[in-house]
Amino acid sequence: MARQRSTIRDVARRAGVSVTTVSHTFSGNGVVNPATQARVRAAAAELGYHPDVVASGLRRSRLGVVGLVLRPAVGEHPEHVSDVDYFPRFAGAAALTCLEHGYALMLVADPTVPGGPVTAYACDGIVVTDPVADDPLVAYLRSSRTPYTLVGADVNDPDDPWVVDIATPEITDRVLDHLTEAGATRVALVTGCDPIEWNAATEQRYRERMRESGAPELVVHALELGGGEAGMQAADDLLALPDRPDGVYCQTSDHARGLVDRLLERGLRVPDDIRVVCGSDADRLRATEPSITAVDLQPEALGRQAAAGLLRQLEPGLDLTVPDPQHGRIIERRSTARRAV
Amino acid sequence: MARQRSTIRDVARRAGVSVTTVSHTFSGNGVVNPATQARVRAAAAELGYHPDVVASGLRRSRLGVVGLVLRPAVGEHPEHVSDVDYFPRFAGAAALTCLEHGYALMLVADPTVPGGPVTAYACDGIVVTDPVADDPLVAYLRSSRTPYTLVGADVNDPDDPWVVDIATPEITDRVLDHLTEAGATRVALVTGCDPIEWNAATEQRYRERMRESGAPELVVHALELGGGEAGMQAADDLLALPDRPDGVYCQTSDHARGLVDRLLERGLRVPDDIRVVCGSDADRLRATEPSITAVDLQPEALGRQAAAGLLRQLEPGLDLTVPDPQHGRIIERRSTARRAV
DNA sequence: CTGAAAGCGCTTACAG
DNA sequence: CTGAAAGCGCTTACAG
Repeated sequence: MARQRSTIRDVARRAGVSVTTVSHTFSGNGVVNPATQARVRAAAAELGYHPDVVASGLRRSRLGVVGLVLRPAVGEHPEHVSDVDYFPRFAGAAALTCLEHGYALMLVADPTVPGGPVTAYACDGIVVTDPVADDPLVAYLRSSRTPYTLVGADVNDPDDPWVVDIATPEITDRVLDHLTEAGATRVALVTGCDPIEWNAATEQRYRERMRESGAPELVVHALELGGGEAGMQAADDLLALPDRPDGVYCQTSDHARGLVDRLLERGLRVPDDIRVVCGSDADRLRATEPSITAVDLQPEALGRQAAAGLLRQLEPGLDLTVPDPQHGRIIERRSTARRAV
Repeated sequence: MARQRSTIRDVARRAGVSVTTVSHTFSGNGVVNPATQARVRAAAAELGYHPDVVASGLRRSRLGVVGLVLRPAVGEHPEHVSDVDYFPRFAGAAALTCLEHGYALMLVADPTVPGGPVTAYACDGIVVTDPVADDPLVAYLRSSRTPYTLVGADVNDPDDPWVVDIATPEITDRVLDHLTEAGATRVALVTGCDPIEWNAATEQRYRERMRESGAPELVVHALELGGGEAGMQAADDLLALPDRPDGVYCQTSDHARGLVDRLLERGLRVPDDIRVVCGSDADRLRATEPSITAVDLQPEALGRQAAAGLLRQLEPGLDLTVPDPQHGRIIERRSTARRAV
C-alpha cells in the first residue's frame, strides 16, 4: 500500500543531502550532524515520508515480524478452527507480547504445504504450535537457521532447546485424579490422530496410569477434523466395549461435545452413569446441558511464553519477563459433579 | 530469515533458462512451455528454492498481508491489554479469516505514533479497532487510498462506508433494561475517556434514556489506563452523589472489577444494594465474588466481519460469508441476580 | 560528517 | 514461448 508515496530520494532532494544521509537519519546508523538531521526530518515531514519497511526488510534481511504457524490441522483447514477456543487466544496473547517489544506478529499459513503461500519465510522468526512428529517445518527452520519456538515438542525430538513445555503428563494425572474423585472407576481416553505431543504424551501417560492401577486401557482415536461427528462415533465405540467405562477423558472440545450428546441420546446419564472431562476448554462446553468439565490450557500464558522465547533469540538484550503458566487448571462443571448426596 | 537461500538466478542457471521464465513459472504470469516449467520446478526443488515474498512485495507493492491496529490505548500501551479479553479474541478470529483466503494477518503498532514502528504501512490493507475521533490513521489510510475497515465508527464521521457496526445504542438499551428488571431504579453510567464510538454512543444513548424516563443522568468518566484504581475512584464518586444509584452500567472490565471491589469495601452489597453490569466480558468478571454480569461483545464475530470487509476490497471476486454477530448478548451473573424470593 | 554507487531478489514491459 | 535489462526503495561499505 501507499507505495505511490515519496521515497528517500525525494527527501534527499528536498533537504539538499544524499540518500545516505537520509537513511542514516532515520535508521540511527552512521553519524549525521544534528543540524542536517533537522533539515532531513523537516523535509520528510513536509513530504509525509516514512521509510518503507519492505524495501528495508529486503535489504537488511530483517522485517521486524514474528510469524505464527498454527498446526497441524489449522494450517491446512483453517475453517475448522472454532472461534472461541485455544488458537485465537494463544495468537492474540503472543501478538501483544510482540507488539510490546516493537515487533509485529503475523499469523501465517504453514509454508511447507506445497502450493500454499510462503509468507512465513519472510518472518524473522517463527512460533509453531503444535509441531507434528518429524515436522518438515521444524526441519526447515533448523537448516535455514531461522529462530523458532515450539509449543509442545516434536515427539521424535523431545530435547529441542526451544520448546515451550505444555506439561502433558501432569495435566493427564490431574484429569485422571479428578475423574476418580468424581466417582469414575473405569476411565477411557478419547484422543486425536494428529501426531503431536499433546496427543501422544496424553495417551502414554494414560496407559501408564491404567497399568499401574491394573485398570483396562480403553483408548479411542478420533480424527480432529471429524468434529462432533467423530465424537459421536467415539461414544458408540465406547458403549460397544464389553466393560463400559464410567469416566471419559476426551481431549478436544469438538469431540467432547459430540460424545456427550451421543451418550445422552443413547440413554446414559452424564455425570451419573459416565463422567466426562474435556482436555481443552471452549465456549461450547459451557453453554449447553450438561456443561462439561474442562482443562484450562492457559493459551494466553503459553502464547506469551512462546513469543518471549523467540524475541529473546531475536534480540538477546531484551528484558522479557512473562508469567509462568499454571498448567492445566481444571474447571469443574456438571459433567463431573458428584451425585447429590 | 533464510536470505542465505538460493534465488531466482540460481534456479534459472540450474534449469538453463532466464530469470523471467522462472518468475513466470512461479507467479503464473506470462506463458511458459509446460516442459520448461517442469525443468524449472525440478531445479527449484533441488535447490530448495521458494520465492522471496519481501522482494516480490517490494516490486509489486503487494505483500499478501492484512494489518490490524488495536486502538486507542493498545497501540501506545500494549502492556495494559489484559489477556483473556476482547482484543486477543478479536485478533485471533480476524487472523483465521485472513488465513482462510491466503492472506496473513499482522498485528501492528499504530504507525501514526511518532517514532514508533511503521510496519503497518507495509500492509495491503488495515483493520482498525476502534478508531478515535478524527483519527489520524484513518485520515492517512484515506489519503493514501489504502483499503481499510473500522470497527466502530469515527464519531465525527459516522457515515464512513467501511465501518463494521457495533450496535452500541441497542446494547445500551439492553443493559439498561436488564438493570431495571434486576430491580435498579437509579442507574449510573461509568464510561471511559477514549474518544471512541463505544464510549460516546453509550453515553449518548444512556442520557437519552434517562431523560425519557425523567431519571437523573449520573455519569462518571474513568481513564481506560487507570484500570482497577480508576474503577475504585468511580465507586467513590458514585457513593458521593446525593442520590446514590442502585444500579451501575460500567463499560470496561477493569473498571467494573475495581468498582465492585470498592463498593463491597465500603459496606454495600452487590447486587442487593447496587446492581452492576459490565459492558465487555472478561475472565476476571467470572472468577471472583460476586461474579459480574457482562455483555458478550462477540469479538470473534466482529473480527471475522472486519477481516471479511477488508478482503472483499482487496479481492473483489472473493466469496466471503461470515456470520452476523448477535450483538451484545448479556451474560447474567451474580451482580444482577434478583433477591432470592 | 557526507555522498556516489552497488545490490538485496524479484517483476515486467519490451524485443525477439 | 524466452531473455536482457531496468527498477521497486532501501542499506552499506567505501572514498572523500
